[in-house]
Formats: sequence, structure tokens, C-alpha cells
Amino acid sequence: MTEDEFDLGRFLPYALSQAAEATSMGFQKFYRQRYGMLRTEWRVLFHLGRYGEMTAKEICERASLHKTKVSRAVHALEAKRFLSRMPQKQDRRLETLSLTRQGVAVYDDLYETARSYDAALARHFTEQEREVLRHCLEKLVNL
Amino acid sequence: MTEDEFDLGRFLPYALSQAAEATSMGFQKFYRQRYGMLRTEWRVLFHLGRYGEMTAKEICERASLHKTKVSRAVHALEAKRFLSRMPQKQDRRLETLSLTRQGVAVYDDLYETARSYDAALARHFTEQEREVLRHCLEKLVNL
DNA sequence: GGATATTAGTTTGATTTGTAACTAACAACA
DNA sequence: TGTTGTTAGTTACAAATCAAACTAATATCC
Repeated sequence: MTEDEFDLGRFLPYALSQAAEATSMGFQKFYRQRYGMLRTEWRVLFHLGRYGEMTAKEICERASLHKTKVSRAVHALEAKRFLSRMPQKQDRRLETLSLTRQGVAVYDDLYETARSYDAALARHFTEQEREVLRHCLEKLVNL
Repeated sequence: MTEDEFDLGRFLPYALSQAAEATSMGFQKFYRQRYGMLRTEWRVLFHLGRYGEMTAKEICERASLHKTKVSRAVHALEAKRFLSRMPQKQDRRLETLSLTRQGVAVYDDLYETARSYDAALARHFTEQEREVLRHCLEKLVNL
């Protein structure tokens, strides 16, 4: 293959999708098998566990998720008793979402799982490679 | 944030998904708006345009796509008259797929578009960063 | 106060995806 | 030949996603 050949593997959106797919699938089985959760549910749970209680709106912004996705994830997490809602007095459109005791336990478990899953991935790269990778990905997201 | 803090942005599957999402959305509008194509259709079209005629099975393998996805994309591309099928004499389960003249024109257009889209992304990074990025993504896919 | 516009969140219907069962053709081997 | 197994591709049904319309509450402006 000459230097000039433009191949799918060199097309950044494709290469990123494939890598994202590969690594996400590996982690997905934890939250799916253990807790029957979907990807959006895991993200919402993570945000609440990591940053504390907040409204659905705030989750949308922080996680760059559409409000319908968040709405459904919140319902699903509520049905699993991982999350509870508390209407705000001063603005009854808003509800403060927070994890239940059980939700916190699930978060703790998945947090540690994510951490070691990530560490296992990181082991394939040098510190310098990780730096560059992180930097590139961040730049692409905020592009 | 301390060095020890493990954040979503540092979780590789998440960072990759976000970056993939961001870059894919940008390119998606070309094949969607111009040709009403879905992502899988674009990938199938690309494979046929780039590597020449082949069977659905071969596309599945090369593109790491499930056979139902390919089946549906092939039907869609056929409906758009971008692709035609030619049953094989020696094994009638197989059909050789190839792009029509129109399909080739679409491929040529999207190929050039992808090339310049990718070049635009690449401009944000140094040659060294691109190398590391490419290397890391490839490793993650074959992990 | 009352009309109009925003905002948070939900619901609905259409599109897309995933999973598993299915069909048709071929292969292997008694 | 006939039985059993495999393979390529399709179909059918359930699950998930997306966009747009909707509801209820608040804000704005006259």
C-alpha cells in the first residue's frame, strides 16, 4: 500500500468508531450482566455517583446526552431502585436526582470495575502514548 | 482534580466513544444529506468501491459487520441503484456484489469528501501525534 | 393581572438495530 | 442415495434510538 492510499483504517472517524466499539463492548458486559443496565443508564449513574445529586438537565449538559435519553435512563434507574427523585420547592419543574443506597453500591462496584478495566487497557501503552492519546481525544471532542 | 481522580474523560471507552461520535456526526451529514445513506451503507459502498466486487460474506469479514446489517445495507443500496448483484454459477448461495456506474460516482464523491474531511481533522495534530494516535487505535481494535 | 415565550421533562411514532429463527444451497459421509 | 451438518443470506420480532410534538411550570413584558 503506497503512502498515498487512503484506506478506511486511516479514516479517523472510522478508526475511532472501531476502537470505541471494541473497548465499549468489553466493558458493557459488566453493567449489562450484573445489573441489566444500558449504556446511557451507566453514564447517568456514573455522573450521579461521581459528582453528586443534580437535575436531569445538568446531566444532559455534563454528559452531552439528549434529554429524552436521560429521561428514559432515569426512569429505568428508578425502576431498579438505584435512583430517587426529589422535586424542588422553588421550581417544581426540576427534580433533584440522587442515588439510593443501593445505587451507590452499584456505582462503587462499577467504578472500581471501570478503573481496573481502564488500567488493563492502559497497560498496552507507554505513558507517553497515553498522554498523546488523551490529548488527541480531548481535542477531537471539543473540535 | 488530583492525579488519582478517575474521571469519565479518562475512561478510555468513554473518551473514544465521545471522539468517535463527534467526528462521525460531522461526516455523516455528507452521505446522509447528499445520498440518504446510513452509516452501514456508506461502509459497504466504501468497501466495494475501494476493493472491488465481492460477496456479502467478504464484506462482513473485512468491515467487521454482522451479516444482517450487511444484508440490509445491500438491499438499501440496491434500491438506490448504487449496487447490483450477480449470482455465482458454481455456488448459488453466493452473489457477487458490485457498484453500478452511479454507485461508483457516489463512491468517488464520498471518497474525496472523506479524504478532505480527514485531512481537515489531521491538521489539528502534529505528524507525531497522528502516528501515535493511529498506532493506539489499531492496537485497541486488535486487542 | 393576563398574554406570550421559555424551560424541564415526558410521550409518541417512525426509524434503526439486535437477536434468533428460518430458508435455500452445498458438503460430507454412511 | 439419503441423512446430517454447515454456510450464505433473509426475515421476523423485540429492543433501542431519534425527532418532534406535547405538558406543566416558570419567566417576561405589556
